[in-house]
Amino acid sequence: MFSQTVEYALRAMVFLADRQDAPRTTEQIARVTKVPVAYLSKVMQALNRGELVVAQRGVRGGFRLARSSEKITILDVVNAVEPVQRIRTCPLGLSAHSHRLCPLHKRMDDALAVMERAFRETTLAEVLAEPTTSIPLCDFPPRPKRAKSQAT
Amino acid sequence: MFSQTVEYALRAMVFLADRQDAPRTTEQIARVTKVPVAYLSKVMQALNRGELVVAQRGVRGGFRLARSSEKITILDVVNAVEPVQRIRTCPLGLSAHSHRLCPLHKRMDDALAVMERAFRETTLAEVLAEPTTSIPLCDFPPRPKRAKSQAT
DNA sequence: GCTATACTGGATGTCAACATCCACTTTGTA
DNA sequence: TACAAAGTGGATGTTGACATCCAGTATAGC
Repeated sequence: MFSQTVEYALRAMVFLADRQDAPRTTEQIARVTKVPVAYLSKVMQALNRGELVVAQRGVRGGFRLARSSEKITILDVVNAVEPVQRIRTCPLGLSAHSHRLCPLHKRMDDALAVMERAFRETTLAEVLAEPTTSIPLCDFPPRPKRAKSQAT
Repeated sequence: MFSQTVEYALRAMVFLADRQDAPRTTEQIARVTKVPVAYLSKVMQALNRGELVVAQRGVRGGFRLARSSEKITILDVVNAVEPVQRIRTCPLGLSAHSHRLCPLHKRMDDALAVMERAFRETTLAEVLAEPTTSIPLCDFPPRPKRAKSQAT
């Protein structure tokens, strides 16, 4: 249902959100998120074009979030790499239905709308702050972990 | 978000649900639903294997619904051609998370769950009976239209 | 200014989804 | 029984998503 690319982009963004203290290189991100590094490089370019991350070349460079993790939603990430295609016109190309979907496609679009909404309402910060589940992404190496790492 | 194959399968099933009086040939279905006939043939095979339709060879043959349209859900159709892949284990393959998804994947799976639920709760009959919208699929040729075609 | 580091963009390869074609089998009807 | 209609299964072609590689460019640090 979700493409690999979306999955990769989300992993990378969650990782960056969790480690905002310094830029992370593509290689670092790839290692932790287990994404093929060469491909991740393309994904990061897309995220950069989508203005979700900022790229810094040269020594000590890498990627950082372009804005606070509270202001980046799952939907932002998804849309940056592979925009959610809502069904706006009947896929059969019926001119008569350009503004009014048939019942079938209305249902399908409703489902997409629900998903889109759920994604729009969840920020990276929220994902990281998840109260009940303790693990941030999945296999992050133990965080620097300052003594008072509340909710980690 | 939805594959072409799912789209095709749904169109075909809605058409069959709307025309249950006699078997419909692959060619008939293809013409109305605007699906490539050769490919539709494969899709119909999948629906047949999924026991959603019954195939009848020979003269006057074709496909019919395997059971009443009230008993076939959108989800049944989707699952017949391309099962919804819920996220049950962490895609990163972390053994520690086999039963407990990390927050990110939990959210993604939640979204899938919502969609799955919506699909499970909608039958083909309901799609066809849609009260407010008058058009069955999109480009069905004018139905035989018996005067009192009560919800079929 | 040099150099090592790290992102960028383009060319290329691989594979699964989408799509087509055709020989074969089944079956209703004359 | 013969034939035409219609689904079946397998081989094959096409295309886009996924993935890799590398030459080029920008930049921090010396």
